[in-house]
Amino acid sequence: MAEREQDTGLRSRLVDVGVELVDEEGVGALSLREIARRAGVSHGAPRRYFPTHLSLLSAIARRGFESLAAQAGEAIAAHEGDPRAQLTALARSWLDFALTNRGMFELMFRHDLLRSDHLGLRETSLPLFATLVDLVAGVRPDSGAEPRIVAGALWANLHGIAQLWGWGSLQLAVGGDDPEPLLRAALDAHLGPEAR
Amino acid sequence: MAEREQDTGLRSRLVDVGVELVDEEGVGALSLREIARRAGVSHGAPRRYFPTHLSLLSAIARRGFESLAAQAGEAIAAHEGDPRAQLTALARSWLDFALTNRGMFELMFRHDLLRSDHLGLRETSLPLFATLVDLVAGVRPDSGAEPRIVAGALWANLHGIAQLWGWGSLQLAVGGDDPEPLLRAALDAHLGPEAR
DNA sequence: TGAACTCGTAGACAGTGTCTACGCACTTCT
DNA sequence: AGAAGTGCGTAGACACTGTCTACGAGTTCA
Repeated sequence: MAEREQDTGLRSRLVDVGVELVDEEGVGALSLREIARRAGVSHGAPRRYFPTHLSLLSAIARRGFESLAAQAGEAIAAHEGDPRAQLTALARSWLDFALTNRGMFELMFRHDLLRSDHLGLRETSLPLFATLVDLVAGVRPDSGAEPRIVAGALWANLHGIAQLWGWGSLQLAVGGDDPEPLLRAALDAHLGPEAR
Repeated sequence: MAEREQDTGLRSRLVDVGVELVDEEGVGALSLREIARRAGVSHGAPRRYFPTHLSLLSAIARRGFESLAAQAGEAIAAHEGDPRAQLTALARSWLDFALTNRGMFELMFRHDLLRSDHLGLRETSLPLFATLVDLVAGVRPDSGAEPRIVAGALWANLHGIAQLWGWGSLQLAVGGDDPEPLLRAALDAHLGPEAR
């Protein structure tokens, strides 16, 4: 035994299992006991590392925020020097993440299931918003509107599109099966029509 | 007995209790047994009217959509003839509803807790969106953008602001304790700056 | 009067999160 | 080397959940 690929202890294995499980079976399947079962331990074992169910779920959600931040970071880096393209890429990456990892995305914003004071939750999401503000400020240096406000509204718009589209509410109302037009509409609305 | 103000049967009493409960104690308190307890019946009684927990929650959420639709309807009626003002009033009313009835608003969009085929859920929300599309079309009759797209993006924006603000995520990032600037930013962005 | 039906009761069942007592295996002293 | 301590997982209990079933009191109908 001990021949596992990465036996860095039960703690991270529990989180691994949760990350797998949430996209396979949805948030509802993330019971403490099911996670323990899949990790091959008894239902009391997780308690050694996570005092409560919420803290385990928070650790799982943290992985999601890390993935999202990484993915968004790549998207931004790929368009260095062009804030508008960076914002577009960031937005697309966000929406893509939400639609690809549905279970995880739902968990990440089910704040009744998360401990907001959990290490890394705010730490991972706040920098993301900070870069959003910077990018917005870079795109509209002249406009009188406060970048924080514009960025906040844009963020909310992205989040809303991701959420509503994920539920199927928007495609029923808007028609079609591609959220891209919505995305472009949101970007154009908040940042002004695409230059050129 | 039978001297209640409106003893229209257990069915509606259960929904009444749920409506009270969800804003008092939150979505998490809406257990079947707790609702039955507060209604003064045994835990098996609701089953006579609601075959499953989800169907009871859906009936409760339906009340929320009805309230929201009514509230939005009043807001629109108050500005007859001025689509831009109507849209502003509709948006404000939506956000106001979300922040005043937090528990209910959360329930209404916790689609994992609702049966989307439940009578009245789509029936109550789709017309709301239809009026939104009409109003948007009225405000931007010239623009090349499809009203449905603009309306969808605006809807998502409203929803995102309501949700994120309700969690406290946005005020931390944007600063201040008034969501009004965000609302105005969203409206101006999607509908163009206020006329005049 | 008697049968049928409506509608709520009460118990069982499997599942959940949390808490506690226990024990195995390993380290770490002396 | 032997003993004490400790890290870590097991296992059972508890109260709670949603669902299912059998039952019965009260009313209505024939």
